Amino acid sequence: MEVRRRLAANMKRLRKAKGWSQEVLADAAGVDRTYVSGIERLVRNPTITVLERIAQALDTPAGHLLDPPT
Amino acid sequence: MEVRRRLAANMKRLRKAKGWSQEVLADAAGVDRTYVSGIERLVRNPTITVLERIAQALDTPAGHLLDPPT
DNA sequence: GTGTGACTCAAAGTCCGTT
DNA sequence: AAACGGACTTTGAGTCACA
Repeated sequence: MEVRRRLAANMKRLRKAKGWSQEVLADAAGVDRTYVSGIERLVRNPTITVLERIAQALDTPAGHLLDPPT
Repeated sequence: MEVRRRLAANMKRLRKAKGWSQEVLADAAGVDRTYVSGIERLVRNPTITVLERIAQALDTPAGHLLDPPT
């Protein structure tokens, strides 16, 4: 479950760094708006392919989204 | 799908580096033997929590399993 | 020691909405 | 802009027998 927390935190941080709403990120990643919300709130457990699409949208390596906070 | 290929490759490489069979890795990660087989053959699309368990078994950061080949 | 098909069941993922 | 819910379809999780 630790990776889910890290993903949520990293995703939120990078998303905000771009000044993006959840919906903008969702559209950019090609996933549903409510799904992005669910990941950030830790109620969802995405597959690695969804992780990949979100990473591409955020212009960062997929693995980086799972890294511990610096 | 790229992450799936990378996971398969990295997992196989690290597994073999330990001299482990798919079955030994499966036991260490707490998943089924055939499931490990399925990931390596790209027929499975694991969630990030499964990725986490495999990473722990291989004693490597989860994100590292998604990295491109060096 | 690994590949594969088939299976159940829970969860991934989408789409509609309201607060 | 984001949390949250319901209903829905598709896919992953997890397991087995057999090759």
